[in-house]
Amino acid sequence: MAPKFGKGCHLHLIDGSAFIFRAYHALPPLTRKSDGLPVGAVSGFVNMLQRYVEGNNGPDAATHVAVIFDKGSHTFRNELYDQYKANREAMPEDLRPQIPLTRTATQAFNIACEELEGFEADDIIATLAHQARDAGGRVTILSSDKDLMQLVGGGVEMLDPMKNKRIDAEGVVEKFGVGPDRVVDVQALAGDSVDNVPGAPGIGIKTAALLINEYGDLESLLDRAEEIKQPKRRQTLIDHRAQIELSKKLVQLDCDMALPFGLDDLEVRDPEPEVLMGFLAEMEFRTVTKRIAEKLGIAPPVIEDTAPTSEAAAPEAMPFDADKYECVMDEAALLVWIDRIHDRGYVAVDTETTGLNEMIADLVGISLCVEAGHACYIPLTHKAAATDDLFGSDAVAEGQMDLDRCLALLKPVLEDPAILKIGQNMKYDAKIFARLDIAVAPIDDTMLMSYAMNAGLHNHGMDTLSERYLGHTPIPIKPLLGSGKSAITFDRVPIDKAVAYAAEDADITLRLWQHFKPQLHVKQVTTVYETLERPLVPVLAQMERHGIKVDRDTLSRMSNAFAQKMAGLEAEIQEMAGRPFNVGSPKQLGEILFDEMSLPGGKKGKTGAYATGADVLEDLATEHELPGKVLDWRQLSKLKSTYTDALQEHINAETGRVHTSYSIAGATTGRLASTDPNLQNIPVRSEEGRRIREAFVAEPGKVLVSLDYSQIELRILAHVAGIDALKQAFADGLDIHAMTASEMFDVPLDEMTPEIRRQAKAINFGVIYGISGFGLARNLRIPRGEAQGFIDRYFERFPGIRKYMDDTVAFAKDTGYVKTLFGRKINTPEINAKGPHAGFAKRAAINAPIQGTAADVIRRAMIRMPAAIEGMPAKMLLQVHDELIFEVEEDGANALIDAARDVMENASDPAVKLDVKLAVDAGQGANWAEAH
DNA sequence: ACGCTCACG
DNA sequence: GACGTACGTGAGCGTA
Repeated sequence: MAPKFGKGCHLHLIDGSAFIFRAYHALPPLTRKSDGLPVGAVSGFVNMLQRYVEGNNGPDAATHVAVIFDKGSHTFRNELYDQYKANREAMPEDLRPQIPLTRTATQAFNIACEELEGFEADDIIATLAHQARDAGGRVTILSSDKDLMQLVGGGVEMLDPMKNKRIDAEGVVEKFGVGPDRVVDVQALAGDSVDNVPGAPGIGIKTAALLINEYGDLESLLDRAEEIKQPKRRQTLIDHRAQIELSKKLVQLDCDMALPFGLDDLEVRDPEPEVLMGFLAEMEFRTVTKRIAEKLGIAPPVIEDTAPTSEAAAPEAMPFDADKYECVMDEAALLVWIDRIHDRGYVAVDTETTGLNEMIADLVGISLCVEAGHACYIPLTHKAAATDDLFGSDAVAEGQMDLDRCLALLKPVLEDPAILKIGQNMKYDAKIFARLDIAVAPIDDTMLMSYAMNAGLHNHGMDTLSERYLGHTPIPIKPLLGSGKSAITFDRVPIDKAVAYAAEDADITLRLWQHFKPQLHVKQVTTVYETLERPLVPVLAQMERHGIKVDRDTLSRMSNAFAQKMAGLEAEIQEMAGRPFNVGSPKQLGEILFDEMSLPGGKKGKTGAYATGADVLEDLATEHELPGKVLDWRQLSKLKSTYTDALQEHINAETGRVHTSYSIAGATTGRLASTDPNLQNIPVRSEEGRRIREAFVAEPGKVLVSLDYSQIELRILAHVAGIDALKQAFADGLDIHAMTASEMFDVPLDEMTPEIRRQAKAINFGVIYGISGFGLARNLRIPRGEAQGFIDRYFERFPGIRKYMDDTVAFAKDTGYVKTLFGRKINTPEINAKGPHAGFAKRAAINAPIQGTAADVIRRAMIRMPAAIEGMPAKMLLQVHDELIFEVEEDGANALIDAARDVMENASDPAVKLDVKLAVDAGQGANWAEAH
């Protein structure tokens, strides 16, 4: 039996959290080779412990030691002050899963590892320090945290492990200007921005120490505040007395906690070699394992090199085995899974629902996975199998957990800020859960990780990713659901089959995450993922759930009007053609025009059909009346079928609104894409089409507000290509197309004609698209030589543009990708191709950084918008590439415009300093036509 | 399933 | 010198 802690004993208290953060920030993001688990911080932590153990000898050696950790984010200090530590940044996602491993590491070293739910490490340290001091022993606190300095004195010292500097009472005076016993008084006055302790405004440590030294202690100072000579200081102390007293309570450590262990439990013990080696081998720390083995005089364990052999198409070590998936049918089984999730700190989640539209689909079951190969499916609302007929029954299948009970148990997990939820296209699952009053956070999304790394290489659906990166073809859904008329919904899928399919999705997602997470750093897109992809998910989910009100009657009336006009045109067209035919059939139309009517210019495409596009028909319109009528008919047909008819189908029965869905990883450049319905291509260019926007309305008492970036792509071009004349024109607020025309054609601005300006505008856009003589000629309907002349002249006037284009293409050829100003990578795999593809790839490479940078800018604005309009009676509804649409109470419209414009115009700050300022135009009205 | 056509930025 | 070309999307329709 060891002697009781007392005189001659020396207790070391290690501030575990400080160790972890120091380790995390000091080391590059290391991952375990076999499965990609992030372990950088664990590695650093182990090294620090090892160094500590090695150095623990001589006169200052410990007889007792413990590593103390924080546990739980809510402590008695939050009860005193809800803003305590409120401005602290969230823990980095790749650190989260490492926290439990640091506990294991401490235990592996056979060092006491202590934490108490709801208590900060500092309070445990304070209590132990006092106990040891009172027992007559020495104490050394290994930390540089100034909050612990109040404990120094009477045998208690601190040791900054990095600087290896001891801090005694004298050191504290150096730092705070007062002795350890008055440190809390100074802190109470000075406050602390890191922990969000308010203190007294305008008083820092220097002034606080001065005051405390003059008046003795905080209480005397506050009682005699009237005596202070400086008027401002006096008033501050009088006005903020309560706040100062509160601050003191926040910084004062609890030295008298009831602890479920004693000093004698903390005696220094040698590590058990097997346990320590086992842990180090499990972590696959080769170097430190070898070094410690040498110290212990034993043979190091063999650590298999299980690294994937090649980066792409590396099958994970563990094969996929559907038989290992568990079907969770009762509460006990679910609780086991919830425990596993808490132990891990992360979980892959997937939902199964009755459909693809997450505004309508109902939850059918949930899959979870915490470790490759080990996944479960929780069936919740599956229907019983058919007994008597083909259509199944409406009775629920037996053996399923109660839906509400399951959600009640999972909600705290899905909302736990300490547990990372991993998904493939999490926006979908988050929206399903949001409808069930569960706010899923924080999240990681494998689809978006792939997008950040692989945009331009392939799509980012689960099937593609699983095949490419796991070498595994997922179970197809088709055989389960069938297709066409006989298709069933997932709740009709037999539970055993559902388990194999659904659990596998979670398993795949987790493995993809393990594969991608360390790759983000390697590919240098962590910032893109963290600032432009991941934070957009909740913003879009919110917008989509809100939807925009669409007036059915307006659309219906328009549909009828279009139908009537179309019928009239159709009759005229067929009359002219001399026989009835399907006006909507390009094939039949081509035959009428070029074979039967023998009009000139009939050109057949690769499929052997005549081209009848708008440009062809426009040319023919000079020859005959019929093509013009077809153009009119086509316009109406488009408006009716794609808009006035189809939009009505998309009005949600429950909300009366239309809820689009934005794909974040669809367009290669970083742009969003809108589907089901596409609300990014609602007509505006033609007068007739624009009226469709009148059907997009605000609720009574509210207005729609539209804010759009003015010429954002040309501004970005001016910046990236460094064109001073363009920058100056934007700075002067000039008409940029007129200015280009003036520069190119030597026409003074006050003599500018619309025609010349139109040509310059076409050239400006052409430049953004990777201009070619042929393309410009076709667009402007001028001879190719003339168009080429324009382009030559343009490059003469703006040589920087040519250089930008050449440099961009050269960079793409060299690296295989191009980058936006914010670091987004767009892969250009075709750039070195020969043949006709080459031109396409070149122009795409020239365009991508410009279009992509604009896309990044508005993404940044959108991500910041919720906080900027917080408290306003306003909602962000839609994004149309360079435009954001809001719905806001009439009285709040102007304030909203001010706030939103500010966010949009400054969206590039502080990451990128643009040479050209961004300008935003705004409008408001009862409907979208008025607001735009 | 695919190409044509056309709506948007 | 010819090749075929403006960049990025999604939806509806006809045709295979």
